[in-house]
Amino acid sequence: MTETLTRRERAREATYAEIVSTSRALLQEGSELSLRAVAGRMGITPPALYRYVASYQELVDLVAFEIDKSATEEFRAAAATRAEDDLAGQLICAAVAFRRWALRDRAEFMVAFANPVAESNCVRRELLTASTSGHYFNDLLVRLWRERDFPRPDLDELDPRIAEVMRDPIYPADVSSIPADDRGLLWVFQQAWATLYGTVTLEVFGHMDPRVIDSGELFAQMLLGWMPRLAIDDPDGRYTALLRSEIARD
Amino acid sequence: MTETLTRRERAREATYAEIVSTSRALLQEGSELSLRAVAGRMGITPPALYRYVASYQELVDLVAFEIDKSATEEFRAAAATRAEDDLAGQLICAAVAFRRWALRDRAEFMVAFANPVAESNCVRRELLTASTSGHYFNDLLVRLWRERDFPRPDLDELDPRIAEVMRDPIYPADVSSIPADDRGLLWVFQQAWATLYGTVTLEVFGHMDPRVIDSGELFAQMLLGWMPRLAIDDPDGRYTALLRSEIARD
DNA sequence: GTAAACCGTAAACGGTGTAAACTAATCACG
DNA sequence: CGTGATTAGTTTACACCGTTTACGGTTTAC
Repeated sequence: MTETLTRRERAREATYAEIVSTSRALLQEGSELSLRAVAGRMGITPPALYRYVASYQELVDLVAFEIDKSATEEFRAAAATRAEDDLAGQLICAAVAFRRWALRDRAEFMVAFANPVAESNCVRRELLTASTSGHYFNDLLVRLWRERDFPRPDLDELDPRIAEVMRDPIYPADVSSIPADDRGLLWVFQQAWATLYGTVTLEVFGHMDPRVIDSGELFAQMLLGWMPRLAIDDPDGRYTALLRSEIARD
Repeated sequence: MTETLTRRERAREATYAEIVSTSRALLQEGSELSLRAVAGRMGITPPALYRYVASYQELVDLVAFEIDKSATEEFRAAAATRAEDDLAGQLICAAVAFRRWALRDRAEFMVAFANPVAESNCVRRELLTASTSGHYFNDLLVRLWRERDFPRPDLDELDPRIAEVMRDPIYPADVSSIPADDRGLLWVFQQAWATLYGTVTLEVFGHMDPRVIDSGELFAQMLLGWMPRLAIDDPDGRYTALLRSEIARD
C-alpha cells in the first residue's frame, strides 16, 4: 500500500514539508508569513519557491490546509481524554480545544480560518471542501445524533435553497454516512459550526472588553446554549463542570 | 456653538477628511489600502502623510473609525423606515442592514470589524470604546428592553468576572442610562452582539457553501432564534416577514 | 520683524511579491 | 551509455510597500 515514489518525487514531497514547517515556525514566533522569509530560512532564493507554489496566496492556502489538519489532531487528542462512548464529553472537549488553540496560536488561526476565500480562488475552495476540522466536527455531531437522536429538521420544512444544499452538499464533503432523509442534520451542524466559529473569531479579533474574553464566559454560554438542542441534558451538572474546567485549562 | 478654528486648523481638518475619503475610495474599488496609494491619489508625497498619522496602522485605525461611523448612519437609516415606536422592527432592520452592508462593502467591513486589535494598540482600544455602531445597537437594545421588559440576568447570578465588567464597562462606554441593578442587560447585549458579529463575519469570510450565504438563512435563523429572548413575539408572523423581506432586499 | 511651528519634498533604506533568462543537475530512453 | 528533455535552482530586475532623515518654504505668533 505504500506509494512507490521516485527519488525526485520524494525530494519534492520533502521540500513541500519543509516549506510548510518553515512557514509555521515563522507564524509561531510572531513573524509575518512571507515568501522571502520562508525562502531565506530554507537557504534558498525566493524565486525558487515558485517551483512549488504559483503565488503567495497559494503558499498561504497550502499552509492553511496543513494548519487545519494539525489543529484537528489537537482537537481529536482533547476529545480522546473522554470515554469512547461519551460523545457529548468529546464534543465539549473538542470545542473548547478549538477555542484554546485559536487563542494560543492566533496567527495560525487567522491564516486557516480568518482569511477571506475569494470567489475566484478555486484551489482554496477545494481545500475548504476538504477541511479536516470541518469533517471532524461534522462526524462528531453525526455520531452524537445517532446516540441521542436530537431533533433535526425535515428537508421539506427548510427553505428550499437550504434543502437543495443539504441534498447535494459540497462542504463538508463526506456525508455519505447520513441517510438522505436525515440530511436536515447538516443544517443543525451548519448552524452550530457558525456559532462556534463566530464566537471564537470574535474573541481572537478582540473586538470587546478583554476581561470578557479572559473569563471565557461568552464561549461557555454559547456552548451551554447549544446543549439542549443537541439533547445533551445535564441533570447533575457534570457536563457544565467539564466545560468550565476545560475552559480554565490555560 | 460653532467651533472657531484657525485657518490652519481648518486646512488640517480638511486634509484629514481627504485622507479618509481617499482611503475609502481605494477600498471601495478593490485596491489595497496603502500609504503610498493614498498619498499618490492625493497628489502628495508619501512621507507627507506622516504629518497626519504616525504609522500605517494608525491610518487604518483612523479609517476604521470613520467607516464604523458612516456605516452606523446606514443602519440608522434602515431602522428609520419603521415607526418611531416599533423598536423590534427597527432592531431587525438595523441588524439586516449591518449584514447587507458587510456583504456589499467587504473590504470596508474587514478594516473596521475583522482587524485584530493588538493588546498594545492603545489608540485603537480607545477608538473601539467609542465604537459608534456598538453604541447604536446597545442603545437600541436598551430602548427595546424598556418597552418589552425581556428578562435580564441579575448581576449576582452571573460569573463574578462578568459582573465586574458589567458594573464597570469600558465598551460600549455610554451606559449611564442603565440603572446599576439592571446592568445584567449589558450581558444580554454582549451575547447578542457576539452572535450577530460572528454570523456576519463568517459569511463575509466565506468559509462555507456560497449557496448558504446567498440564501441568508443562516442569518435569518440566528435572528429568529434571538427574538424570543428579546420578548419579540410574532403571533401573526409580521416580524418574520419583515426580516425575510429585508434580507431579500438586494 | 523675527523666531517658531508647520507642511511639504527629495533621497534613501530595507522590506515585499513576481517575471525573465540562464545554469546545473537529474532523469528517461533509445 | 550517452543524449536529450525535464527539473531545481540562481541571478538580475522591476514595481510596489512602510519608514527615516535632512532639507525647504509658508504660515503663524509674539
